[in-house]
Amino acid sequence: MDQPQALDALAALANETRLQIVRLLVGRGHDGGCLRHSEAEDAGLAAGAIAQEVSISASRLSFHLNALEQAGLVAAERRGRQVFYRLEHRAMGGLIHYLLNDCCQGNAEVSACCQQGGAPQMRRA
Amino acid sequence: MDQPQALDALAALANETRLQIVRLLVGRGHDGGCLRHSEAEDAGLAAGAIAQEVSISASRLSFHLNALEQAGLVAAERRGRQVFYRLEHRAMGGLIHYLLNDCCQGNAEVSACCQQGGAPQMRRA
DNA sequence: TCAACACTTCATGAGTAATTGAAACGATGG
DNA sequence: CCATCGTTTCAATTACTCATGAAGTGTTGA
Repeated sequence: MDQPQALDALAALANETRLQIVRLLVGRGHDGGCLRHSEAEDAGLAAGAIAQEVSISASRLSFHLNALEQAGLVAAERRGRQVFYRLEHRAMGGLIHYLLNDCCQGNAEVSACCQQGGAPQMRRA
Repeated sequence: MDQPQALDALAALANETRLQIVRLLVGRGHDGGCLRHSEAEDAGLAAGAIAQEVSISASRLSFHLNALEQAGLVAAERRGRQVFYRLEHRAMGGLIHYLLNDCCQGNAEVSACCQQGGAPQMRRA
């Protein structure tokens, strides 16, 4: 992952609705991995189902899904009259890898906090 | 780290200039760790020095540093007539931890890509 | 082919972020 | 105490993002 892609992904994730969508899609669909169990469970989630879960209008959802897709974080696939969205797990992992190894240059302190849950006494904004 | 904090941090990082500042500050100052070598090297970077490195005006830099500070990603300390900024390594680590474990619920696929560098054949935006 | 369905795109308006230059603030040295 | 340097704050402009509802696109079944 390069910097422009990472910036897109960060901007896409810096939004409550889109973060909620990512949460919904994690574990609800793989992109060709060997962990596939059943077609239905691995297909991702239809746009309508997502809209219901996050309680937003169809057009608003489409806007946010488009932002996530532009950033490469989700992929869309049409099945009949529905469009299924699934998380691009590799892109998420790639972003985290980028933050950790490119931006933070593999800094040991960051890695340690990343594994242990971050700052114990972090102040609120 | 909770969601509002993570959203602030993501928004702060979703900017080329601020990402560049983070890069500059990584490894240039610890916040009380045991890895301290010398005062001068661990003090962080003065605002003027950062402005020179990233080639932006003083006021613009102040704006961006403020955004990073609000997000808890950097900390400021005045020394004489200069203000030194250093990265909050724990906040960076905490953000990455949040992405990995809260958003992605510790998903194995994401973790694997995160350690190995992400998508091998990721398409460009 | 026509109506219904699922979703996307478009047009519009409101809110928020980024940039710029000027002015203000705080610390230092003469 | 005054001039100066380093940095921050302010005001104004521009650009972008978000939200809303209406219109449009593609798919299915009668």
